[in-house]
Amino acid sequence: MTAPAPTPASVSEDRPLGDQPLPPVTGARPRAAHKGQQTKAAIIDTALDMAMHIGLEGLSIGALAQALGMSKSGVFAHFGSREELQISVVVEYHRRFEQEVFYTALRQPRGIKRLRALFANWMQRTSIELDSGCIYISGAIEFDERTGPVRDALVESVSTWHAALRRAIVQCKECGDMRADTDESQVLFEVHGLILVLHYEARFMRLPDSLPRAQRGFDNILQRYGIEPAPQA
Amino acid sequence: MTAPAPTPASVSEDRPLGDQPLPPVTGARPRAAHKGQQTKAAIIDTALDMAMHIGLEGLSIGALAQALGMSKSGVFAHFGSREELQISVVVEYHRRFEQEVFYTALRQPRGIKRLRALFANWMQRTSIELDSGCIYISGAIEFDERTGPVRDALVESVSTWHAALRRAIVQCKECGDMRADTDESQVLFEVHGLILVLHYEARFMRLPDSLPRAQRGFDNILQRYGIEPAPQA
DNA sequence: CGCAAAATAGAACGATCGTTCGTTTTATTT
DNA sequence: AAATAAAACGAACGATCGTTCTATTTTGCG
Repeated sequence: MTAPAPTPASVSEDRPLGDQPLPPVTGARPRAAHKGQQTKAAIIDTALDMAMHIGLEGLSIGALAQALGMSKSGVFAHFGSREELQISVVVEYHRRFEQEVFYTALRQPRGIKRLRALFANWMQRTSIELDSGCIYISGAIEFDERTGPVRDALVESVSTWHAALRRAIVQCKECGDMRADTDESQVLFEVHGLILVLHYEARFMRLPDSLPRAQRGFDNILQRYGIEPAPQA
Repeated sequence: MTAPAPTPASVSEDRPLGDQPLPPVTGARPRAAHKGQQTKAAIIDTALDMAMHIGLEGLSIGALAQALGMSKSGVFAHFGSREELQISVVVEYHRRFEQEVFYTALRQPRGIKRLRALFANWMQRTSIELDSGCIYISGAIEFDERTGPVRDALVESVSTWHAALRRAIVQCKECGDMRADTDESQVLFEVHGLILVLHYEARFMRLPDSLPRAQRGFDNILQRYGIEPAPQA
C-alpha cells in the first residue's frame, strides 16, 4: 500500500507489493509528529493487537479506550467512526504483512528460493507461534457477505498480496524452476489452501503438527509443478 | 451426533458419523410434538439460516424474534440462554451436514468412488451455490481463542466429520485405490485446505472459477497418493 | 366444556454499543 | 508568558444486547 522503507540493495528492480509508482521521497509525511499522530499510532497498534485476537468486528472503542487508559471519546476523535478505525487497522496490518512476509523474502533470488521464503514467512505469520490470528482470514469470514469500505480495504490488501505471490510463481516458471505450462493461479489457489488449513487446524483444532503438514503439502505442490526430479524409472 | 434416519440398505455395516452405538429405535423421540417443539424447531431453523449468513456470534435473539414474528422472551424461553441457542444451531447444522454430505455418499462403494462423492458433497455445501457460509468455517474463526460449550460443540462436530473422512481415506488404501504408505491425515489436511480456500475465494473474493480449481486440486491429490496411473515412460 | 400446564407476550433491568457535544486540559507557537 | 490550536475528557443520548419477571394467552387432556 504505502511506500515501503527502502529495501535491501539486492532487490534490484523488483516492484513493491502494490503497483503504484513510488511516491516522491520528499519526506513531507512524518514531519512534526504532532503528538496526536503518536497516540493515534499507539491506538492503531493496540487495536491491531486486539483485532488479531477477536477480529475486526470484535473491536469496540470502549474496550480499546480502557486498554489504552484513555477515554472513549478521546479514542474516537482520532478516527471519527468505528469504520475508519477498522480501516486503519487493516491498512496497518497490510503494512506489517508487506514488511515481514514480502520484503524480507525479496532478499532471496527470484525463483524457487524466493517462493519458498515467501511461503515460510507466510506460514510463520499464520501459525500459532505468534499466538494471534490473521486478519486476512478472520476478516474474510466477517465481511464475506457485507459491503462497504472495510470490506473493500480487506479485498484490496489480499488481492495485492496474492498478485505479488502470483508474480513470484511466474518468476519460477521464467527461470526454469517450474514447468512452463504451470497454471500459476492454480498453484496460488492450492498454496493459499495450505495456509488456511494451517490456520484452521493449528488455531481452532489445536493440532500440534499442523506446521510440518503444511510444509509437506507445499513440497508436494512444488514437486507436482516443478521440474521432474530426475525420473529414476 | 444424533441417531440418523435409517440409511440405504447398500450401506451395509458402515458406522454412522458419530461413534456412539445406535440408540434403541423405540420411536420415543418425535412423539406428540407438543407444539412447543414445533416452534422450537422453527426457531432453530431460522437461527441456522441466519447463522450461516452472519455467523454464530452474529446471532441475536431480538433479530431472531423479529424474523419469526414473535417476542424476544418467547424465543428466549425455548433455550434459556443465547449460548444454548448457539449450541442447538451447531447440533442442527451437524445433523444436516451428516445427512447431506456423509450419508448420501455412503451410497457409493467404499474406496475412491465414495471419497470422490464425499468431496463433491462437501464442496457443494461449501460453495456459493447455496449462498450461505459454512458454520464449521466461520465458527472456527469466531471461537478459536474462546472456551466454553459452543466451542466444544463445534470442535466435536468437526472432529467427528474429519474422523469419518479419514475412515473413507483409509478404506481407499484398504481396497487398493490409494498407495498403502499414504498418510491419511496428510491427505485429509490437504483436502480440507481445498475446501477452505474454495470457501475463501468463492465467498470473500468472489472469484468465479474457484469450484473447478478445488476439483482440480483434489484430482492432483488423488494422483499423488493414488496408484500410479500406468507410468507411460 | 373446564382445568392445568405449557407457551408466548410485554415490560423492564443493567450493560454496552457507537456517537455527539461542551468543556477542560495539554501542546505548540508567537 | 500569553495566545492559539490541538487533544483528551466526561457526561449523556438513543439503540441494542441478553436476561428476568409477571401476566396473559394458547394448548392439550379429561
